[in-house]
Formats: sequence, structure tokens, C-alpha cells
Amino acid sequence: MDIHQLRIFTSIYRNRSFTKASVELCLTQPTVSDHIKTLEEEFECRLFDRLGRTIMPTKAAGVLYVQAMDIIEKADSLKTILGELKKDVTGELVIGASTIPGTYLMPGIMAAFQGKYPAVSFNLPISGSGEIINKVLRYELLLGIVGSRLDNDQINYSSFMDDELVVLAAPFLVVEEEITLEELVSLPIVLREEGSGTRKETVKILEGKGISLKNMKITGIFGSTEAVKQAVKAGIGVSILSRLAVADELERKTLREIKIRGIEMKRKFYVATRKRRTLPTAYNVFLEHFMAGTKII
Amino acid sequence: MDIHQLRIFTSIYRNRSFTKASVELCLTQPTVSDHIKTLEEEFECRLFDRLGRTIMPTKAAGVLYVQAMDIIEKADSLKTILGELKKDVTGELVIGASTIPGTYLMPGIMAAFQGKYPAVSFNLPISGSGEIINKVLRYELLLGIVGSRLDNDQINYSSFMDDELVVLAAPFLVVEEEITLEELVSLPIVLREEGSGTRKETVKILEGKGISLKNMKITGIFGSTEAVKQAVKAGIGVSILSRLAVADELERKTLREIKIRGIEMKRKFYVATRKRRTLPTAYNVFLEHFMAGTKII
DNA sequence: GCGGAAGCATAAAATCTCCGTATGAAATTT
DNA sequence: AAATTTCATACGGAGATTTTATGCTTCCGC
Repeated sequence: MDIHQLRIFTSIYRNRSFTKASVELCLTQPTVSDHIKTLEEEFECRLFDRLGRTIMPTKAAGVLYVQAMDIIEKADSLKTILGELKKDVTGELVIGASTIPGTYLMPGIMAAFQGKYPAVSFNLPISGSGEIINKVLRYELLLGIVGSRLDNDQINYSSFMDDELVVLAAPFLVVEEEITLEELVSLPIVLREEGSGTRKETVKILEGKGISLKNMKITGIFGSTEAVKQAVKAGIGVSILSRLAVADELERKTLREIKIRGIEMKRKFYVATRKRRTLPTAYNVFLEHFMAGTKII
Repeated sequence: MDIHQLRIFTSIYRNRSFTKASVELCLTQPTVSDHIKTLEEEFECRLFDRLGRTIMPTKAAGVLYVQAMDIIEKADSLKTILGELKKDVTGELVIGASTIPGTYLMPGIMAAFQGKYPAVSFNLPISGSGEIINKVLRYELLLGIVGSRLDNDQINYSSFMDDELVVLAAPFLVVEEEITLEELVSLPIVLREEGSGTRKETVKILEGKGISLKNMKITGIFGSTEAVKQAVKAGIGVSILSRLAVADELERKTLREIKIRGIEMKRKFYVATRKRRTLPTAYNVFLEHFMAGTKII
């Protein structure tokens, strides 16, 4: 049995004629006859009584017609359903993010997106960059937003936004507005723990300038960005954090930015996806919105 | 798209593997691959991400799986449903009957049949034999029970029961228990109207004995069997009716049977069906019961 | 009632689809 | 790095589908 055969059957049933059905389906009459014969043999029951010039559907045909139409309609709707899926921006978007973008960037973007597509909801697991990327690798996440790359040929990174690392001090700390790199090294410093993306990027940039952490006076190591901020405010030392994370404090002047002469500490945020995976439409639409919305910043 | 292809798809989805699906379905892996390719092209969406040694169903695949299983199960149930139909003795049986069998024979048989198959109900339109046969011809009835044939090569008759026509008189009428044919002709007679099957059979038998109605003294023509009985009881004349129709009256001796020496007036009842038409199971089962139950009478 | 038209069945040939074998490419494991 | 696993592709043959041609029956008009 075959959907095609069911279509032929239902056409005959409606038209009360093999010939008319063959016209409707753009087939020849013998083809139509043959398929009905096949169906009758398979179901072991006559479907149409051939009365010479006319035909009469049997009771079995009446029963089959309803069932067959059911199947045909379901089959036809498949294409529509899968087509709609391509336009369908609904459901839960699970997007992993590392600490800085997850805390200070994504919530705002997600809120804006949800204003545009109210049918979506968000799930935003936040961990370190490395863990996020690992989950993308292990198919546990479709999308990760990270501030640090972990080289792996299975991951596609696309950078979408420049971030800046700024040196921060307590407002009361007696330091120039702009200092030299050498002066920075002489200051007491507080940092995130090892493994943090922000710390990793900071170290990378400093080492690029020929400075090792070992040459610096580390007065505190803290497990979260907020803790580091509190430590800086308390005067334990200066620190280097993402501008994104301290925008508020700089505005309210509870933290002070110290420029380094002739140096800009840039880093990038990345969207991480696994190679060869197909993103559902909602994710793609979100990414589009996301890329467009963050480029300007 | 094809049910077969949907089956292949669902097997892959369950097995999370093209190869395992090919084993399950007794196909080769390239065949399975090819069908999925066809589906993906038809639906214009990827169903499985090929990740090298493993695969991952896409969101579209998840949606399709539910729909596909639905179709497959419906398709599989078709055979069962049509199979059940063959054992299914339910629904309304519409059986046309002419006056005598319809009035005096069918109700009892139908009651017995319904005792055995409580799921059936009956619809028993009663008209003249000719009209019943015509309705069978015009596909308005599947089955007719008639006491008189109407020759037509589209109708199959099968006789199932002998009936007897008996001469009836009022109990008070002074007539011998058994008379000769000549004596019968001399008696006043009442009859059904022309067109009645009983009258037709009566005339046929009498003419077979060389007697024409024109030689008889017709004292009344009535439109129903019951009316004829009343007329006979009232002494308007004798009449010839089916034994079936007067069994009660003979028993209660409100009518008297008069035998004709050396003559038996037999007639037959017939089941009339249209050639080439397929009877639903319930009708066939009823016919079987019917034939078995009436042969003895 | 007879000839022709209409409708379904059957037979044979052409075409198409489906499936298997052989082989390749990529990823993972050893 | 070699071996293994898994999916993709190429190609040929078997079988199914379709068409053309034709036959048979019924039904309609004359």
C-alpha cells in the first residue's frame, strides 16, 4: 500500500469513475485500474463493483475512504508543517554564555529580542568560557557566547563585538589620570582566579607588551567580577576588567578609570557554534538580530 | 514522499544511525542514505546533521518524527480495519420485501437474527414485488425478498422457501372439505388488485390448469391481504391466499381451508440480488442465517 | 434490436524507481 | 599512523509504474 494508491482510490471514490479519476490525476485509465486491483488484493476485499459502464463503491470503500483521506491530509500537511518550521521563531532558546557577556550583555539583548518575538523564551546558562565551549562540542549547547577562544577545529567562532579592558582604581586612590605601563606594574593589583576568561585575556595582552604577572604585586584574587570590583573600591588594589562590567560604576564614579599611555587593551567576544550542526530557525533569527544589534556598540 | 521513506526516516531517528536502521529494515546503508536525501530535498530542510561518525537529528526531524509515526500507524491500521469489516456484523440492514414475506415472514426471522447479532438493526421497506425488484436494479436496495419473479438478466434470484396458496372460505360457508377444480370455478371469488404478486401467482397457477379468471365470478377486489381476509370472513366469496398469511386464522378457525382434489398450488419466495454487486458482511451473514432458517419451514 | 459510444480490463513495451555492490571520504579509535 | 566505523556517491540490474493498444461489456439512440 502506498499513499499514491490511496490518492488514486479517493479520486475514483469521489468521481465515481476510473476514467474521470485518471483525468484528474493525469494518468491513464489502465494505470488507475491496476492500482485499484493491487489495493483490492492487498486488503483482500473488493472496493468497487464494476457494473459495466458504471461502478459502485462497496461498503469497504466507504470505510477506507475516510481513513485514506485522513492519511492523505496528514501527509500533505507535512510539507506545510516543515515549511512553517522555517519561519517559526518560537520556543526556548538555550544560549550558553561566559560570565561577562552572560551577565552584562545578553540580558539586555534577549529582552529586546523577546519584545520583537514574544513567542520565544530564553535559557541562559552562564559558566566559564571553556565550559561553554565544551558544552557546544558535546552537543549540549547549540550556541555559546564567549569572551575567550579555545582552539578546536570543531568550533566555529565569529567575533561580533569589541570589548575593552580598562584599568580601574578606587576613586580615592592617588594616581594620575593617565599612567605609563611601568607605573601600572608598580601598583598593587587584584585579579580573578586562574581560568577566568577576563584574566586570560588580560594576561595575554600584558604579555604582548612584555609584562609577566610574576613582576606584579598581586594583592588579591577573587572568584567573581563583582568581588573584584568590591576589592578595588576598598582600595586593595587596581584591577583590569571589561568596560562592559564596570560601565555603571564608571558612570556613577564609584570606580575610576586609569588610562595607560599609548596602549589600548582590546579583546573580542565570540559566538561559538559547532561545525556541521544545523541551527533551528529561531536561533538563526536571534543570531541575525544579535549581530546587527551588537555591531554598533 | 512515501510511507516507505517515512518508515526509513523513523527507524534512523530511533536508532540514531543510518547503518543500524538499514539493518533493522533489511536494506543496505546506501539505500537508506538515498531515501533520506530524497526526503531532505523534498522538505527542503536538513533532517540529520552528519557529524562524521555520528549523526544528530535536527529540530525539523523531531517535528517530522511525530507526524510520520502518526501516518505510519494509521496506514498500518488500515489492513486491520478492513479485515475487521469482514467479520463485522453490525449496522443497519436494509432489506426490501414484498407484501406477504415482508408482513408474515421477515419480522420473525429478523427478530431471531437480532437475538444472535444484537449490533444489527433492520429497516424493512415493504412494497409490491415489482417495485422491490426495481429498487434492487437501481442500486437502491442490496437485497429484496419477493414472492414473484420479474425476469431481468441483471437480477439473481435464489428461491429459499416453498409457499402454498390455499383456497379459503368463511367457516359458515356450506362447502365440502375438498372440492374439484370445476366446483371452485363456480364459487364467487374475491381477489387482490391487479399487480399484486399473490394475484399474479394465483392466476399463473390457475391458467396452468386451463382456467381463466374471466370464467370466474369475481365478487370483490381489495387492496390488501387483510382486506381480502375480512371479505372472505364476511362471506363475500372464497379467495386464494398464501398459507403464510392465513396461518393464524386457520388455527383459530376464523377461516376454513378448502382443498382442491388432486391439485397443489405451490409458489416460491425468492431472494433477489443485483448481479455483480458485493454484499457487506452483515448481509451475507444474514442471508446464511436466513437460508438455513427457512429451508426447514 | 442493432450499431456505436462509453467505461473498465488486460497485455505488452517503455520508463522509472528502488536497491545492492563497489568505492570514497571523514571521523574516531587503537 | 593504521584500522575501523559511518555516511556519501556511482553505477547497474530487478522490479514496479506507466503508457499504448486492444478487448469486452454495457448503455444509448435510432
